Amino acid sequence: MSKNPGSPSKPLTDYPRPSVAVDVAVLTVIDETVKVLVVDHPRGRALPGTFLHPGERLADAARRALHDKAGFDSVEFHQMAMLDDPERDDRGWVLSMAHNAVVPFERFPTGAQSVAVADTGILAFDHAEIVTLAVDDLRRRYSTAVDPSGLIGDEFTILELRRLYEVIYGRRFPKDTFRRHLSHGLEATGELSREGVGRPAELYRKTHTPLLPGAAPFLWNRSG
Amino acid sequence: MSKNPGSPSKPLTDYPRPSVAVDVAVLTVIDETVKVLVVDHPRGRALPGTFLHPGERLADAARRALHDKAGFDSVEFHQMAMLDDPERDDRGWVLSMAHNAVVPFERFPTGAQSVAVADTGILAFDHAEIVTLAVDDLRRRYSTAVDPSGLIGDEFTILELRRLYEVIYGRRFPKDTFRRHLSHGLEATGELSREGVGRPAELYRKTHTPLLPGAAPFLWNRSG
DNA sequence: CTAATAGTGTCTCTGAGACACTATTTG
DNA sequence: CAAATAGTGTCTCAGAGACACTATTAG
Repeated sequence: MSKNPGSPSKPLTDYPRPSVAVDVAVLTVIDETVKVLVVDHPRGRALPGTFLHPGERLADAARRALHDKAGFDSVEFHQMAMLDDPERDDRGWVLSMAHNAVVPFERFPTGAQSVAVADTGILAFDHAEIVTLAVDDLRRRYSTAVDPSGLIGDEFTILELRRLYEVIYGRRFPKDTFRRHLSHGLEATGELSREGVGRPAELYRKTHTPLLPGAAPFLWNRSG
Repeated sequence: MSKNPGSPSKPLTDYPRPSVAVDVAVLTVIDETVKVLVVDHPRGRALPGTFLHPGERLADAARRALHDKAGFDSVEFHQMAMLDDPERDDRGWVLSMAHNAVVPFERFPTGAQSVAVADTGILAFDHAEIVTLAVDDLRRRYSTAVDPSGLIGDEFTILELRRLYEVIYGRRFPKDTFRRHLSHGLEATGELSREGVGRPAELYRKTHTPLLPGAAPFLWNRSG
């Protein structure tokens, strides 16, 4: 069922077709919490979503939903899963592709609403499930690279990076092991952070060395 | 865009809707090679696929495609990705959900055709891409559990299991390390294999202890 | 006995975790 | 100086890889 390499066009079978929608879980980290963008919806707060327009790609529909419903641009999406329960929408037969995006809070539009991912029970529809998928995806991606979605700024201290990881994984990491492991993907800028009391921390930048898959088993293991 | 919890049904927007299809990469291992089931198609050999019928779930459509085009039942599917290039099918606007299944060769219907995953250049459409996704998924799943898709029989020697992993990952594993690691997920039956020359090998069964994610980093690493 | 394959003992190396130590700042 | 935070030296433990050794069969 597919691509274009010249050959006679046969008509498509004429079954009724589903509506296809996209829903987007936009995650961020703020106030030591992983949060997800929500919008108002007649049935309560919900993830932004929209129907796919003719000829549009799913990622473009996700982009449009975010632009129209939350005033939000320049976001990268990942597909997660197609929600395909025929009864999931009482307006008819609607499939929805669940997408995931991760954006630093500073780029959230002013006035955007968000809820902690621990509190997604309040979301309408099956959107709590989408958020769970998004958080799993976030953790998986952050275990194979240093901050791949750019939640932290260009230059940061290792403490700031560790706090970010602690929020994402919901557990503490030992400072010495964390430093020694993640510094494989970092380079020192030579500058020092001029904040707070105590010895100033060095600032680091991410290098573009991705960690090997499985190279960070300590992110998965027991303690904290 | 979603579920059912009582509230007035509003009409769906009346955009044109895409056709939705499924394509299935059924992988197996035979002759020391990972192969994928293919079917004849007017444009050359292709993965089995079909259009989604009204009210049907995607996994059911995948099951139906496999039944109708390859005489094949009782297969478990995973969603991989939605192929959504509007130009990917010259018959019209067709989205296709790429699915993945893994089945021991003994369960392939007689006469089923398959090609080595290294040779998917010969497949029609964008199906080589789907096979690549399927192989990646296979490897990821086999690194976190012992033969989760049951490619090997109930009882097997560690050599047989190692050969299976060597085919899947396309590299050799050291016999001692392989045994010591994977035996965490195995139990001895007490019986011995009565095949071949040399000391008979013990037979093992899988236990249902899943390995931790990241618990098999050696599957990802360098050597052979 | 030899050939062949199964399985283990053990050494080295690497990385995680723990803990204490040193280093550099502010007040 | 003390307090506070940054960063390191080093020990222990566990697992991977390498290698050689022992174990059990067929002939």
